[in-house]
Amino acid sequence: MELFWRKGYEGTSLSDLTETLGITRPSLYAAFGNKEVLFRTVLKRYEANVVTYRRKALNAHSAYAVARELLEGAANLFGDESKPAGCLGVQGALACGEDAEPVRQELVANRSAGERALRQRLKRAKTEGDLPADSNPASLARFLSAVVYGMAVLSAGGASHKELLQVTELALRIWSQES
Amino acid sequence: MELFWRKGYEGTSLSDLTETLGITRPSLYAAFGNKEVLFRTVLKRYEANVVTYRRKALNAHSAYAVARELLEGAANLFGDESKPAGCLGVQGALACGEDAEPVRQELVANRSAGERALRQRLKRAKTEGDLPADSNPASLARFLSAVVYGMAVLSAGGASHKELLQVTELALRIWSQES
DNA sequence: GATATTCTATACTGATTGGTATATATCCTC
DNA sequence: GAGGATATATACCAATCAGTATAGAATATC
Repeated sequence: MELFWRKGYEGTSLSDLTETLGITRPSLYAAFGNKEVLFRTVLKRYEANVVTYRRKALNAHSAYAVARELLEGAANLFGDESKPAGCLGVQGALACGEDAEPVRQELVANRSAGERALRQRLKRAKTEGDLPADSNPASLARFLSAVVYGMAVLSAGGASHKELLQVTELALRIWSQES
Repeated sequence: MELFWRKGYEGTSLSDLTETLGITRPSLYAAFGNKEVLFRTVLKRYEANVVTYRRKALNAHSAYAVARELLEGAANLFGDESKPAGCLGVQGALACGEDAEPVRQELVANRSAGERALRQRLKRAKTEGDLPADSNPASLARFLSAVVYGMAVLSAGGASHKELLQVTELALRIWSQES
């Protein structure tokens, strides 16, 4: 996971994988199928075990709390120096050659699913009166997703945890007035 | 440029380049040196001829106008369907193998330079009273950069021009109160 | 119009890509 | 302890990677 996370799908070679796993090539293929299904397996694991802040955020009690948990959770993850910088779901395959196109599509679908879940949570918040009647949950979900992606890029460029938290703080100012 | 833009540095092969340029391999090397210096040349051209909105934004007369020009300019560029989706400066090499590491570093430095220029413009705005005395230009510049990068990722995932403009609109709400 | 020079085209380099065939060793079951 | 299944290790595969040597063609200079 750390290899794909740091170097992306295309940038990670089978030799990289077998060397750091201490596993021979045929063993890797017997265990995981091929490079692409290994990546998909890794992505599931990443979603389940690493991106834990999203589920936590979606379960928060207010729209503001959802946004805060999401952004701060992202800042905490991306700013964690014990882990690779950035986000596997973004830099795993943002742009790539034809061979990796299915993987790119998978990541696009993965991000879209995250945006959809957030949108639905904010829609609920609107019906519950937790967001103003003139608010746009879809737009808001997209904005929050964009800030998360933006922090991922900042992180990949070397931004610190503190710097990411400042971005979070500014993004949350949207709530200081009606939204 | 469109090849590197769409497929990234690693995802673009020399065969891709020579085929679409209608040029043979030795001609390409005679003209540009090698793949890496070609990419750097392309990046310069991209900055000069494509990312025109940044210079326009930095020359705007107020801090709010700077932010608006920057975000709307990015939305317009990323949403332009006659061009590849996303941003070369982001998806050119966000994560990659060792071979492409110098190119990744170049893009990191390139983004940092953009953030720095924006920060300095906002600092000036603060001294001119165009931003509140308790505002943080560095933080604000990083936030705006993050939103631009986030829109680039959204665009790479297929977001429309309209959707990107909605992100812009929300990000600008920070100005609706003191910032 | 001959000579020098630049440009291009074909073919090739060694290295690396993802992926496997085959053979050997280990382990589990009976 | 014999037999069968599973796992590993070595060696290999064709294809592609970035980059180049060499030879031929076009062009410019004198």
